[in-house]
Amino acid sequence: MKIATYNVNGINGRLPVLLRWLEETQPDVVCLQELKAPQEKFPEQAINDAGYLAIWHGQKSWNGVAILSKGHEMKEVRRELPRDPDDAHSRYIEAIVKGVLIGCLYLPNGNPAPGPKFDYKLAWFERFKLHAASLLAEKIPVVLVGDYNVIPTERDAYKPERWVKDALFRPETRAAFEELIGQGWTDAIRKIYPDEVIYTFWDYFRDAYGRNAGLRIDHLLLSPQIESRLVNAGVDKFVRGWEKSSDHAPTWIELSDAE
DNA sequence: ATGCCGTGGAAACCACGA
Repeated sequence: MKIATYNVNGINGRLPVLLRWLEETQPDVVCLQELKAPQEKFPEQAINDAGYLAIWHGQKSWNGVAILSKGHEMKEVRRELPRDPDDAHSRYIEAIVKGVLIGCLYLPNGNPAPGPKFDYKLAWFERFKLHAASLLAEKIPVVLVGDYNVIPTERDAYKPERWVKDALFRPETRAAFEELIGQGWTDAIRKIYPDEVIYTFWDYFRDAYGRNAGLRIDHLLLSPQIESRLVNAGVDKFVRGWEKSSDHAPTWIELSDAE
């Protein structure tokens, strides 16, 4: 089973690129972030015509997350994180597909930092860690995938020294990610490629993609009950070079079938 | 160190992203 995450930066503006990538790579499950579309403007028919079922939690202008499934039945579990009913951002949706619980997240950017946006990022991160811990306690196969807006280590940025005061790389952000991993999660890309420079995002300007001046901020975390099924992982970097591309590239894992 | 680009929505500019 191939599971991918893709920050599309506008589902409707990105639809031709998304459909082409689905057609060419045929992932089984896709987690999308930054739909930038209200609930009723999600292009469900085009997604269905491409062979995918979809559940989504839209929001006007910003945020928005979705899970697509190629044929496999999908059972939605929740469409927001617990513990803050006043949080109006659409940043989390969760479903079970083929016995795997899939959490699709769009963690807040947090800039400028310090400030209220950074406070919101850290508060959201704390809620996410609590939820992640409760999922681990269930001892079931879980993958938590999406745009974490976290540069985990210096290796994950083209010029890490330029990011030390940024919300994606500040000590508080990296510490929160390390604490999350410390619960028992496996960073799938780093499991397959322990030492390589791998990016999932390249800025639109200054030819960042052409210079490979990127960041690794989209992550796929595996619970212990599914970690042994990881057979491959990668980034579909070529998609970033297409016309009208998102600034992120699709990032994916391949899991063997359950025994 | 930076929003130089790109998207969406409102309004012919602005907020936001990383």
